[in-house]
Amino acid sequence: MHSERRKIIKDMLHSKPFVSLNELVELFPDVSSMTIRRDIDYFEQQGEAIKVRGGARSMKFITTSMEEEFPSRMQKNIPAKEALAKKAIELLETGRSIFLDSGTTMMKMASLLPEDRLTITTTGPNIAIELLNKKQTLVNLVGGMLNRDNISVSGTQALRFLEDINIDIAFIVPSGADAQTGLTCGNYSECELKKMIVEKARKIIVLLDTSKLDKSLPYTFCALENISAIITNGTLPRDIEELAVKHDVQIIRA
Amino acid sequence: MHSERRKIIKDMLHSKPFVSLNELVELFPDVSSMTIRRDIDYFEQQGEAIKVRGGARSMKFITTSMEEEFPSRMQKNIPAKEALAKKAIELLETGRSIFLDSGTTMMKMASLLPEDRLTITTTGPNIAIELLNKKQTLVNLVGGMLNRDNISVSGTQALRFLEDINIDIAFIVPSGADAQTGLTCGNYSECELKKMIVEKARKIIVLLDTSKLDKSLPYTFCALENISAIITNGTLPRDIEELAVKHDVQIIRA
DNA sequence: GTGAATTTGAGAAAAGTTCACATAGTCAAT
DNA sequence: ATTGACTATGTGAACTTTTCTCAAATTCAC
Repeated sequence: MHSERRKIIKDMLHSKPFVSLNELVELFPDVSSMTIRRDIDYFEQQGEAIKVRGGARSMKFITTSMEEEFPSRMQKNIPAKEALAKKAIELLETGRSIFLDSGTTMMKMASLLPEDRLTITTTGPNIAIELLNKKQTLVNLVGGMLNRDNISVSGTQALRFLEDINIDIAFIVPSGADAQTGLTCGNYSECELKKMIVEKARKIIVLLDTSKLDKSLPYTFCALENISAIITNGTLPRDIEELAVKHDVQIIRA
Repeated sequence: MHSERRKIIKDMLHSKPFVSLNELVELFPDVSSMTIRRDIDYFEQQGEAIKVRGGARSMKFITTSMEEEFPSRMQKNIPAKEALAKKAIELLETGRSIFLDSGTTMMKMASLLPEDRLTITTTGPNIAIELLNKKQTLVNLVGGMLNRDNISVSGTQALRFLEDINIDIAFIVPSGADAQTGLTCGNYSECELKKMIVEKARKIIVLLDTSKLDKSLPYTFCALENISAIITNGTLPRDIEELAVKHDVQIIRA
């Protein structure tokens, strides 16, 4: 029967982005390469893989790596974002109610999230979908008008939606951070929404990759002194650092 | 220079799921196949394509077709669903407020939607994301608890969200349809949500592929007589058909 | 058991891919 | 105009993978 062999191949396809034909032939010495080929054909049919020269690429990895690459102009700093995301994950506690902002950094965080009992509220539909993989988390998607640029909902409906939700820890990614203007973003309704989150959450964790530093955009949603912690790669500008120390804002280096 | 050639190839990759090497070689008679290969390599680097035997598969299509295929057990009847979706699209009118249910049929419909000025409200985050490609449509995503099985939001928050929204035409896909029990689905909160949609929408269009016929699931959200039209492939069972005729429910064959 | 259907194997032919090196064109500075 | 660095492209042989077809083996239902 092929069922066991295919199950193993399927697991491999779920665990790595590429499975080579040779590797499979060695792994299953008692069937011919032709059979393995047919298995690969089968998985291609199933939409689990794509046949490429020398083996198969796992659909799972194709799609999740895509999520990063489509907004292709702005995919700078991916390793940095990943580092921030990892640090952020360390701050999670089982059973808590978490808010995840939208954006690529949060997308990364969502994909790296361990299986854990969490309630996660997010404004990013792509993030919500990513979170469906984590079987133990409860996913709460904020409703509202969807913004093309940042794949994020906002607007009055979104605000009303958030009114009834309690948040223990909110992870927020501003578009700019500056000692004078505080945390800023470029869009009015997004700003209102973030303001509300800041108000409601017990702890605010801000993820700041260096590209955001000393930038200031039209709308301020929060002063630096009101947050609980900053996660950053690189070093913060002197003035931000001083402000943080003065107001007991924890600084975490990724 | 290669820039023009690559631009053309890129457009092709955006317009169809597979571009063959031969096709490209014919299209560009003044460069060698090796050059085309290198172009393909380039697009693979860029994450726009995946090199496969004989050409390249377009990343765009891989990812959007994935959305259908992941709930892989239930991907039956895809051509049928596509036919239904096309018929449904014919019923749209510019400027209207539309509701799209979640599910694979609706996903298909979303991807086939023409560029048009519409306001679309949906319970499917994947559908909302797909709709981001249609630059002219306003996308409204219903918030709420996200259900893993059908990638759909529901729950009390979702109901409240829908309270303030006006809908001209709602496209709904039940899990079962039967003359006695009406339109049914398998999940309580999903049922409540669909009930609300049925109440609020001026016109209800139900998409019924044959796999749903004469099936009845635990929760009824609507009687057959309350809908405006049924789009179906194949033929409806006698009793459903009679009921439809009696209550002026239009029957559209895809 | 028997027959039908499915799964598998083997090997050669066909097709596609890679590689290394040669050639040609581009651009900027001299 | 010349040079040199650089990129883009072409060539053809060596190589690898894939496909194909048909026969053998296995499984399944009755």
